[in-house]
Amino acid sequence: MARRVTIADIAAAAGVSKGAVSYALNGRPGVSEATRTKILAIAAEMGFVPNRAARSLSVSSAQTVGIALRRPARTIGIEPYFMELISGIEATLSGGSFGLTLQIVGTVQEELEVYRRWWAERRVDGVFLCDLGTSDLRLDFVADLGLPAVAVGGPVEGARFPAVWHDDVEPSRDILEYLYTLGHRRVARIAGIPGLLHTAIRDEACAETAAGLDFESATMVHSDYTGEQGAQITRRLLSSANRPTAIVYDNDVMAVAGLGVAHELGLEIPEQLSLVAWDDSPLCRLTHPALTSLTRDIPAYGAKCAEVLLTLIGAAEASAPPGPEARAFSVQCKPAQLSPRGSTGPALV
Amino acid sequence: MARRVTIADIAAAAGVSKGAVSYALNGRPGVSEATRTKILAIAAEMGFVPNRAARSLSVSSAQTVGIALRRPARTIGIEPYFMELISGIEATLSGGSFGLTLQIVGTVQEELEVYRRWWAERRVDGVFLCDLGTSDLRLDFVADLGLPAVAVGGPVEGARFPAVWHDDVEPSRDILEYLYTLGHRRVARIAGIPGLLHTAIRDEACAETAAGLDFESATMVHSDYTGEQGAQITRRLLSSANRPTAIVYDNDVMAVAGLGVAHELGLEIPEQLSLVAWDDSPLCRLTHPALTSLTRDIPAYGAKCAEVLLTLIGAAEASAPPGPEARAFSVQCKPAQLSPRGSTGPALV
DNA sequence: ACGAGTAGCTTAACCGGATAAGCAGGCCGT
DNA sequence: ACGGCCTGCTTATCCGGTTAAGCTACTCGT
Repeated sequence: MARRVTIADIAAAAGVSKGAVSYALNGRPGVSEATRTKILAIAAEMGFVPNRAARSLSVSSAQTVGIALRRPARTIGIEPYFMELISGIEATLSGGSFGLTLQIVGTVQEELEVYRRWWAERRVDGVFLCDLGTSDLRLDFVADLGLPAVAVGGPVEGARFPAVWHDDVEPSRDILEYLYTLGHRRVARIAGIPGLLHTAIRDEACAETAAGLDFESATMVHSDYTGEQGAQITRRLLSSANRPTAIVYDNDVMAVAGLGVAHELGLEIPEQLSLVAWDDSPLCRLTHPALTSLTRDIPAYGAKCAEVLLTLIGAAEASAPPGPEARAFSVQCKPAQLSPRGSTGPALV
Repeated sequence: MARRVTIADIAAAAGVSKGAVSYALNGRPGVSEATRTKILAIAAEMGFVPNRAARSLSVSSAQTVGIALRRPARTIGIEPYFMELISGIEATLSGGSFGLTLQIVGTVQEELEVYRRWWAERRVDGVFLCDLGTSDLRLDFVADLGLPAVAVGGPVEGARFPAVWHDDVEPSRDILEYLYTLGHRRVARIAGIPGLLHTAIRDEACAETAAGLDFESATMVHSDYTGEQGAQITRRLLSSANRPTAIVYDNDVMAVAGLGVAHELGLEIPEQLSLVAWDDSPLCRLTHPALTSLTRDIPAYGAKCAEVLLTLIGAAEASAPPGPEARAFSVQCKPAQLSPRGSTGPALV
């Protein structure tokens, strides 16, 4: 079993004091170039890696960011979204030697508890807030703690920290106009969880766009994002008297489930029914026909979120409180692009 | 912005020394019941949460475990497996106030580097080793460091730490016998990555079983687990002269892709082709027909892994090195159960 | 009544870094 | 030649916990 090297070991080997070693390793003035070089060489040779706890204790920073995911254990795996987001976050963090701490929680209360604990323990320097709600307890809670945070989604009105978000209004229009152009007059959308911010934004944008086009019917049904509900609602919609000729799903999982139901009912896709998935993922290309999707680059999105959080943490360390300039950090990403694939086609009236 | 409470604050409020507070909070002897109660009350009232770095520094334990995932950023999301595993791990950890640190790496070398860094930094008390290979560098590496670890998979010969694993031999037999009984005589298996331990185990078990039944042909093709390859290989298999009447996929993602290809080729499922997915996930129930799968409870599996790792860490703290008794910790979980669904049926020769 | 033992606390050292303050010695100007 | 001022290093303190060792006052046995 290998032994851990401390700066005291290096100091002894180099014949200098601990302080000198610290100055040398951190690139601070206080040691000559000759000594610095020697110390760095010895440190490298001995394979020195600083003890996190010791450094954290000194500098009051954990070099870690946290993410709490609030989804039931059994369903969290199915949505590729989070893993892609996390892998994007990781890509940025690794560069900056930051670590990522993950926690899965069941309720908002639990989530708030986690943030309080992380903050009190100084376990993380900042957090990502996912699944923003239309009125989200967490925003003020985290801001009151003084815990740097980035809202993964938005826009967030008067937030006390930055948001990284996509415009969902334009894609909402795009998709409905696309379907209208294809001749669809009866459309339905199986929306996400009602309390979520982006669901609300899409709801409104879709309603508005639909009002501007003369659809015969433009239904909207809320769901919980699971495949089961996606399938169930699809089945109901397709059994109704004037069934829609096109269905838009708020995530890829429900769209895949919807496609399954269409197959089950013997419907030809896209001849008898067009399907669109919000949130493209490799999943959408596995099916036949492949699903027309609204494509976003989730890993890139995660990377951007991490970048903003790191900047914010850097700022928080430098100056005092994250002032109102934090909002200036907010980043609006490229809206989702429509990727037409085999699941959409002209409406055959 | 709230202020963080330290034991010094509590000591001042209670009119005792830091030491007394520490004894009281940790349930150690050295303070009277009256004082202890008083200190606990004050700590609770002030909302005391110990600083992680300080505690870690003192007790040389991070109260954190780590998991490094080695998959390309873009494809990691698609497999529900990891998220389910993680959520299971979390379920156990939260109970023990342990944290989980996640890192996504690209290569084995990077992964080893991560373990070395985690160990040197004392960032984690133990790690989970996923995706075991047939001859895995990481086993000795991590054991040499003296970093407690649990092999997520197995069995592992002469490993210096426990493994949590499922038998894959029995399910291999189950599935081939099931297909044989259904009348299938030409079967194919799209296996996982060749270097992986469980791929090798399944390969051998399937070959052996197939040899015992008089299949006309029992093909095996290795893949990289992605939907693309699953689709591509399926397409090739189905275009061959004597195409198989049943295909077994080593994961759910490829099975879904395979189903897509079958639809694309206009094959009736299960009349003209039976499909089986290894590793059940909600994904398998989204399609039509639903995929016959080999079901394992992945969250429970993750929970078990975490439990074993925590035990191991506890043991490591108590005594010196994790001796040979570590192997006794190894846990064999219930083998995957065949869940017949719509994607398999009698072979119509 | 007196020493031993113990309960109950305080003090101080320690974990491994960062960093302010202190202190030699060399170089400078005048 | 001497005070002032860097340069380059050491010493000491701190971060916030844990914990061994020390001290005090009280109980108890003989």
